[in-house]
This record gives sequence, C-alpha cells and structure tokens, in this order.
Amino acid sequence: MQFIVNPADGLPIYRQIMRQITEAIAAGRLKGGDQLASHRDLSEQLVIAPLTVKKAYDELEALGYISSQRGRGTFVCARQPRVNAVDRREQVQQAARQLLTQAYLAGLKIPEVIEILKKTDRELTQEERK
Amino acid sequence: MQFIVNPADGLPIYRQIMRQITEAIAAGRLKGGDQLASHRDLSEQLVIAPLTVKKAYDELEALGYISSQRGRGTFVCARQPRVNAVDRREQVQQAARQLLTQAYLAGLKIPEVIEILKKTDRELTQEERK
Amino acid sequence: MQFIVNPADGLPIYRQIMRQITEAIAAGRLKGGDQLASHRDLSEQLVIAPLTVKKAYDELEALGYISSQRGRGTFVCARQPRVNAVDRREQVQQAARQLLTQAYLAGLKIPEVIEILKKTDRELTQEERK
Amino acid sequence: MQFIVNPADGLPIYRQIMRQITEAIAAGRLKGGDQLASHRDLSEQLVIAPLTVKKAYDELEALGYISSQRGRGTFVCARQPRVNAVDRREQVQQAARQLLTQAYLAGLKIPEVIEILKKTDRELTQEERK
DNA sequence: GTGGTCTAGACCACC
DNA sequence: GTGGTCTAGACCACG
Repeated sequence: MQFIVNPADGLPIYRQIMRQITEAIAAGRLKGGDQLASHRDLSEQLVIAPLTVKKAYDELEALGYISSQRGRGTFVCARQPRVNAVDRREQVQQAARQLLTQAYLAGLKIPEVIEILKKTDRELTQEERK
Repeated sequence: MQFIVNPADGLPIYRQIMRQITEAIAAGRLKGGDQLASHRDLSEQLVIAPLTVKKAYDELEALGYISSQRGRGTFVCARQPRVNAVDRREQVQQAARQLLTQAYLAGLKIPEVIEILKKTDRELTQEERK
Repeated sequence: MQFIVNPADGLPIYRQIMRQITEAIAAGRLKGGDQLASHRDLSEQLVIAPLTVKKAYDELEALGYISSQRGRGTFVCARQPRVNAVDRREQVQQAARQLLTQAYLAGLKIPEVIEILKKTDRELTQEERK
Repeated sequence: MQFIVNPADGLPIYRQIMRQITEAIAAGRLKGGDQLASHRDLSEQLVIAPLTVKKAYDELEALGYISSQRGRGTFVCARQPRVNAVDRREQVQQAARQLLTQAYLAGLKIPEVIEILKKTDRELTQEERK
C-alpha cells in the first residue's frame, strides 16, 4: 500500500498515516488479516522517524483497527471495532456538517455536492489494490 | 448566537469557536454587518479565558471573515474572503473523503449517505437565527 | 500523589505508572476532576524520560480514565469509561484466577486468601490522600 | 490437557503456555510424574512454531516445575520448586491488589469479590482432568 | 526479521 | 507554564 505524508500539512504526520489506513479499511482496500509494512520499513519509505509510524500504529491498535504481534508483524483486524452506534452516527453527522460548510463556502449547491460525493466514492473504492 | 465548546475535544478551543462562526456564515445564519458578542462577554458565557476568544476573533479577522472596530464592536464582513478556488475544491474533496470513510465504517451505503446529507442541509439552513 | 517505579521490575515503567493511577482511581484516592502532575514534573520526580510518563498518560487517555487539555494539564475523568459489562466481568474472573494460582503455589487455603484480600482492601482504601 | 493461546493477547505466547501449565500444577490438575505432550505435538495442535513451545518448556524446566528426559519425554516434577517465601507473599499481594482494582472498577464490593473468588476456586479445582 | 521500550534532546501550539 | 509532536539513536524480547 502506498502512503503519502506531508510534514507541512498542519495535521500531524502520525494522524495522516492513521487517516490513510482507516480510509483504506473503510473503502475495502485493506481487509482483515492483511499485513501492514513494519513500522521501520514504512518509516524508511516515508523518510520519517520510526517512532512516528509506530505512534500511528499504536493508536490504531488502541482503537481496535489493527493488531500488532511481537516478532510477527502488524495486521488488520478481522472484526472492526464495535463502536457505540450512537457515537458512529454522531461522527457521520459531524462529517456531513463539515462537508456542507466547505461546500457552502465554495458556493456549491446540494446537487453538485452529491456529484462530488459520488465521484469521490468511485475514486476511493476503485484505487488499485496492492 | 449560541456557542458550545468542549475543552476535551482535541480541537483547540479557539478553533472550535472559529469553526462555529464560519459555519454560521456559510449557512447564512450570520450575515454581513451582524454584530458578534464582545470577546469578554463571550468568554464569560463559555467560562474560558478571554484571550482564547480574542485569538479566535483575531484569526477570523486576519482571514477576512470579520472586522473589529475600536470602540464599536466586532462585525461580520459584508464581502466574504476570496479563497483560491483550487484550495476550496481541495477542502471540499477532503471533507467528502472523510464523510465517506465515516459512513463506510458505520456500514452505510451511498444512498443513505445522500439522505443524511440532505437532512443535515435542511437542519443547517433552517436553524433559527438569534 | 506518590509514585514508585522500578526499572528492573519486568513490567515496563509506563505500565507501572498506569497501574498505580488506575489503582488509585479504583480505590477512590483519585477522583474525577483531580489534576495529575505534568508529565515533565513527574518524569523529574521519578528520574525517567518525559516521554515515558507521557506514554502512560496517553494510554490512560485512550482508555478513557484521564483527559489531557493542552495548556492546562491532565485530569482524572469524572465519568469512568463505559466498558462492556461482559469484558469487565471477564477481567475480574481472570484476576481471580491469577490470585488463586499464586495462592495455591504459596500453599495458602481459601480462608487465608480471603484474609489477605480484606487486609489489602483496607490498605488500598485507607492510604492517606494527597 | 487442553491449551488455548491467543497471539493478540499481549502476553507472549510462550508465557501463556507457561501460565496454563503452572496453573494446572497449582490447582492439582497436573501432578508429579504426569507426562506433557512433546513440544512438536503441542506446536502442531496450537498451530504455532515448535520453538515457541520449546521455549515455554525450557523456562519451566529452568524454574524446576518440569523435567525433560532425553528420548522419553517431558514430565511434571514430583517436588515443586521452593521459591523464596517473601517473593511468594509479594506475588500473592500483588495479585490481590490487581483483583481488587478490577473489582472496584466493575463496581463490586468486597463480599461479591469473595463470592467470585470462591466460585472460581471451585471451577479451577473441579475441572476435569485429561 | 518483527514489535516493545526507553532516552535526551528539540520545537511548536495553546492557555 | 501546559500538552503535542518529532527526531535519531539505543537495547531488549519474541518467533
């Protein structure tokens, strides 16, 4: 799997990595049981400190998305974390609000936003898999 | 206008305030010329340090959303700032990606996401104005 | 609150700290809203690296026991984490099994174990509070 | 005797095996002279590397719980190791502290904890022997 | 090889 | 002052 990080992005590097992994899981490009690159390898690829990648992995593990096994590697969990359904819904709502705010500021109307959403969906789910 | 801040939210408090003001402007609940509460009043209302509100106002002023007028108060600008169209588009895209990620993880399909989006739009634009 | 760490204990230092904090919360010596020492101060007290204390705090935060607030400090959460009741029960069971195993190996009988338990309970809850 | 290992448990696999064997000895389900499965058989049964089982057996042998006899197999020792009484007591104390912490966090009071302890004791000592 | 822990610094953002 | 992030090493434990 390919990662891209941008140290000047505002969002901390470890969160950029977390985001890309959760997006890949959500879109089905990463499936339960898939092995991730070791945090050392990935840190070399991205030219950042190993601990930075490790922190991303650690947080994802605490959230239940992935599982590290000493001496073996790090893997995507088969069962995605059971989050309170209400919390989930709340997060979706908030993401919807943010999208709408950005869209309003860009002068877009609802039909255009829906078009962008569909197009983005196609991109996310059709990206080639490793 | 009502504000809600949550010190444990991860997002800095001053950014929570900025977000709520820009959301309100984007949704049309705040219009050019509307007066904002003074940063002292707002800080008392939210039980936070006055400097925190001031920082939010300062940043919004630097971005061109609002304007402070010595001795009179702080007002929403009539002409909202022109942001680079490409940047705007990029932010919309990113918000769309985040919404889709949250939606996938909640097990929602595109049609359901669109429903939520429409409903949220109605909520955002119909909220009563202060 | 006083902490003691032993680098040669086998248990990682950051887990020793986590254990002492959760014990204190469980026993009521730390209550919701109480402020913890800054990770820098505590690291000086214990003569260890600040990151080590920070890791303990980070994990406790991920578990929902404490909450860090930038610029203000770190505080015990008012509402303890809602863990699945079944998981809770399972953890208690496992702790009970471990205690019994240790007790068997020490040649103790159930009545003696219960005595130790009661005595330990008194120690945990009666330790003077800071 | 049945073993269960969980690679994602945090506790290293070889320690999980060690724990189950010492628990069985402590509870009387394994007695001096009983033969253990060969490390090869056990590794096949648990679908783990033979070296992992071997390490568990090696450590138990070093501690004096079991004894490997070239060409014959591995057996539980008749006389269990004499561990420093103070260390033993210390371990019992620590296990008691952990149990109480988990119990407090689960909202249990001492009488309930004692009930669970008694029930667990019956389960541990009454498990059928292979 | 893998992950797990720890150090001793640094700089930034926030209140 | 507080917490948040990052670096560039080190050594250990595990499979």
